[in-house]
Amino acid sequence: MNSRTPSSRTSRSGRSTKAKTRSRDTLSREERKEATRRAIVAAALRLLEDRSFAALSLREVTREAGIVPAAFYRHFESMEALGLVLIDESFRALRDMLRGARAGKLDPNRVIESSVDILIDGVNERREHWRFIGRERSSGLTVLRYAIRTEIRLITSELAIDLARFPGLNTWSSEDLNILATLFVNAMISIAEAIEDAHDPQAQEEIRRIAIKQLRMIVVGVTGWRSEG
Amino acid sequence: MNSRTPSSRTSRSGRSTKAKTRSRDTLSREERKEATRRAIVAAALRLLEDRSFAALSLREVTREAGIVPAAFYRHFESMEALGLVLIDESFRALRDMLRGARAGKLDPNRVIESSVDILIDGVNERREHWRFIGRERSSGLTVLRYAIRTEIRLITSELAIDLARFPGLNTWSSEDLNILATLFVNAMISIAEAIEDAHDPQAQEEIRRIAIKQLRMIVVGVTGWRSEG
DNA sequence: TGTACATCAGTGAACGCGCGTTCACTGATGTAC
DNA sequence: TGTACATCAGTGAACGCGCGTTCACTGATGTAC
Repeated sequence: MNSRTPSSRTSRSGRSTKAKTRSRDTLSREERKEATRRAIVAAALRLLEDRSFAALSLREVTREAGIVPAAFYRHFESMEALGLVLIDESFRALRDMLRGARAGKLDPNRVIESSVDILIDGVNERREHWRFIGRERSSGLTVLRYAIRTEIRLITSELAIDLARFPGLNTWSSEDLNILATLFVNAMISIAEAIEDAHDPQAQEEIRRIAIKQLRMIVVGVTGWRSEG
Repeated sequence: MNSRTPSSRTSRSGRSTKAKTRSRDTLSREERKEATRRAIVAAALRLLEDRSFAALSLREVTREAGIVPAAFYRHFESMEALGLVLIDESFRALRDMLRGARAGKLDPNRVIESSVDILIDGVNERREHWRFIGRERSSGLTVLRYAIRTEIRLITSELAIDLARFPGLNTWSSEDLNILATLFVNAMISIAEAIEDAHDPQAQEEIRRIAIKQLRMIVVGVTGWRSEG
């Protein structure tokens, strides 16, 4: 069932030498521990595909990770601690994506299209992380909820700073920039949620089209906006 | 602990007559059953203030409602059935609020301000329902999630119809109207979420102010928008 | 290089607990005559 | 009005189950000499 089972107690090296110097396929104790830790995190993320974190039991996670329940405590103090690690890891992925987008120097004429494409690719690449964040953002354990909101607020204010550099926006107050950034981030979140549910390319294309219109409406505004019927 | 405990087996009527005709403080069997049902729903809603539905156990609900676990099955087939009833009831409250807003014939110059006020009052009046919807919208049981999304989609398309009556929007395609309506509904949801967390009047006033700006930005759009710094 | 001891990731058994569901029951309410 | 029987909301005990957490343990890895 699970091919990712971490090292058991049986030694991997069947070499004839007594292996004083570590042979190439044998890991140090530290490396093995880290591998198990990653196995736990990956197992949890896999199970979170169809459960919320609150509905996840310690025993399920260890079962999926291929270790005994008690071994969990060698790596995390509690499930809550694991949850915080998951949030941290998920937002690292998200920040990487945004940093890449910033570095990319988008074509100014196609900022919206390019941003939506980057978002869609990013979500597809890290479905598990996005699903987890989307779910725990409003429900679940209070600690996780607050951690996620803090991260989102951070991303929002970073976006506000970026927006300030756009011509026409450089005179705006920081509060107004933050409100505009919030609108974008909210749109981003709802787009990401929509993508998670859409598996076939056609549905994704539809979401892309609507997302672009949505953002364009925010940018261009009702005044300048003309529906193309 | 719980003053809302429904009828126990002890009769309420201590009257001297043998009570052939029902005395005024005695309820029919049917009425008693309905009262217990409402007690279960109310108990669940109370517990959902700090838990997600998935984290709610049947035994907790019956304990809070003041009945024995087995009695639950006289009213609901399963917890999932209870969840669907909660969604139905919550959205009834929401639709009532929106219907009231429509009937109110808002001052055209203050549509946004009035709408935000109605929303804030509505959320404050039915905190429990809003919290429940907000939480279960993205997390929790698949059945509940889909039920909520369907209801939200319904509300969105109703709003799109309303928007079509506004001058300047009557030429828009229905897809475009729906996208604009989605923007408003998303804003509404995030405003409602913010209000739930804000208890003191000052924080609420701050949310009100920002919400109005947010909606105004969508309406007026970036082109016509001038930050008042 | 070889030996003796320390470390510690992972084991497996055990515990008490709250859970969902079943069941035969009780006794007040309802109904037929 | 009075009586005899039917209905059924709520009871209380019982069940098997998966849970989180503890504990002494094992044996491979690491280290000191």
